[in-house]
Order: sequence, then C-alpha cells, then structure tokens
Amino acid sequence: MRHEELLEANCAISRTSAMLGERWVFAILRAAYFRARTFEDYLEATGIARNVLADRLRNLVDFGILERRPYEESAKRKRSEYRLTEAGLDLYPVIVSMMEWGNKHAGFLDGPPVVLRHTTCGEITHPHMVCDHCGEEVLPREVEPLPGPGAEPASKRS
Amino acid sequence: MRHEELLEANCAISRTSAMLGERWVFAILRAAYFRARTFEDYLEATGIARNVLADRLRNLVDFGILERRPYEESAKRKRSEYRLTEAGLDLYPVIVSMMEWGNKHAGFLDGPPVVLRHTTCGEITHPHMVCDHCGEEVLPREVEPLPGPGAEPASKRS
DNA sequence: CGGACTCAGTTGCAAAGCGAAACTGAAGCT
DNA sequence: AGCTTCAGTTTCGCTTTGCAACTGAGTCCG
Repeated sequence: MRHEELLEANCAISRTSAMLGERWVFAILRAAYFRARTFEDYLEATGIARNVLADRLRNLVDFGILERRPYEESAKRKRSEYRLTEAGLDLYPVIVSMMEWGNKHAGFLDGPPVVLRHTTCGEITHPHMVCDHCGEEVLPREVEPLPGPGAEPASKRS
Repeated sequence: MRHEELLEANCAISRTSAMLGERWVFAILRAAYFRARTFEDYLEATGIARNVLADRLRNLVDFGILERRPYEESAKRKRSEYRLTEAGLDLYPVIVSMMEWGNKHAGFLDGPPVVLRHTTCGEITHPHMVCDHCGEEVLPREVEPLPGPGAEPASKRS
C-alpha cells in the first residue's frame, strides 16, 4: 500500500495522518503558528531543504490547510505568503496536545522550554480534552467508537 | 538538516513531531488504539510493508510509546505483542483531535464514518480543548507562548 | 517422525523521496 | 548596468519505501 492511499480511507484518522503525517509537516505548522509568512520565513524556521519545503507547502495549500496569497510588503514590493486557513487554525488542538505531550514525555529534564499562558484568564495553562456534553475529561478507555452517518455499509460501497 | 535532528531541538513540538511525524506512525497508533496486539495485527490493520512496520515498531518502542513483550496466547504458544505504554496512552488527545479535525475537514460528505460515545455520560461526544484553570475553550489567538523552566538562555547552552 | 503452517521478522532489489548546492527568473535598489 | 533578494526549480548522490522472497523458530497433523 502506498501512503497516499490513506487519503481515500473511510477513516478520519487515516486521512488526517495522510495529510499531516509526512516528514516536516508539523514543523511547518509550528512555524505557521509562530507567525511565519514568506517562503524564506518557513525556510529559516524549519531548516528544511528548499525543494522539499516547496513540495510540502504545495500539498498543504492543496489540502486547504494553508493559503498562498500575494501580500504587499510595501507600496511597491509584492511578495507571496502562506497563512493558515480556517481549517489550518482548526488544527490548533492537535498542535497543542502534541506540545503538552512533548513537554511531559520528550525528555526535557529541566522542565518545558515553552509554556502557554491563556490570555483570557491570565494563567499558565495545561489544556486538556473534555467532553462537550458533560465537561469531564475524555480518557482513552472511557470512549466507544461507533459507526457514524458516513460509515460504510457492511458491503463496500461502489 | 536531517529530520532526526528535530529530536534534539529545545521545543516540544519539534521533538514530538520527530517521533510521530514519520510516514505511517499515526496509522500504527490508530491500530494500537483499536486494540491491535501482534505484528500481524498491525500489518493487517495498516497495510504497511513488513520491513517498514518492523522499523517503525522498533522506533516507537525506543521512544517509549509502545512496549514489546511476550504474551501467552495459549498454554503453549508464545508470541510477542506491542501495547501502548503510559506515554502512548497519553497521546490520546492528539489522536482524538486529529479525528475531530478529519471528521470536519477531510471531505466526508455523508458525515463522519466514526463518532465517539463518552461512556461515562452516554452521549456522542465532540471533545475539545479547555484551559485547566478557567475551563474555557483554548483558542489559537488567546494563547501566548512564554519561556518555561527548560528554556535556553539567550546564548546557546553547551 | 516428516511435512505443512503460522508468526515475526530479515534480505534484496527497483523505484521514489530527501538533502545540499547550484541555477533561474522576476523584481527592486543604487 | 550591476548587485541583491525572493521564491522557487533543477541536478545529483544518497536514503527510504514498497514488494516479494526468504529465514528460522515454534506448532499442528497424520
């Protein structure tokens, strides 16, 4: 099986991981959240080879996660920039939960290099996942996957 | 720059993405959450080539995300299995938020193929990220990254 | 006991992907 | 006119995939 075939799988995790699970993609998203704009910004923030960066940006634009658009640096100078789309911003929980995990499990012996302050309440925050119904934290073994409206019938659809 | 160099970066997102951001890793984790145990389970659940699967499992075990251990299938038959460690289970928010994102943005026109039921409250749940302090949802632009205890001083440490 | 089967990989090979550096072309600056 | 910056593309050698075949330990079947 080739990796891109995951894009057609009838499973959200598979499709999402086919889009995001290529080398460097998270590094690019991290740069995007840290306000990178131009090609050279991403190049510097990530250290990826130019050709690979060009390819990844193309893909992320195709997936609707980034948007490429011209931007007026000054009156005359026109450049292009890559910004997160609405869908890209929706990836925030993924990035934050990776950061939380890394702070705990990626071997930072002196403590996390970066922490987050929640500007609306002013405190250092450790975000976690809660159920939108009961507000309780969602734990791995307290969740049951069920077929949804887009589930395939027992026999494969055409 | 090579991809593994991200493992040494002083940034949780970089290190985490170096561990998880290789092709197929999320597919393997998905299989793990769906209770895959043996090598052949993972092979069937993911469709990866055998040699690549062997390599990825080795890495995930090295990172402490999976654990390889012998397991008694029956009185006589001994096999080995790969189970999520504590650290692996802590990745649940990452997987769930990828699933939530995919259900919304990965082009499921008939609706999500899988939904989650929160067994403690019994309802279909759409988990989201909240601040552990104020309980409000954490949004991308309402968060400020600050240097933490493990931050590098302005001059690179030795 | 001998042969077939299953599990869990390893090996070999062609094709694809990556990384570094050089090159291109448009646009601006001096 | 010549130099620089931006945003890539091209080239080339090296590494990683994907696939199939092979290995070797343990099991089951007659």
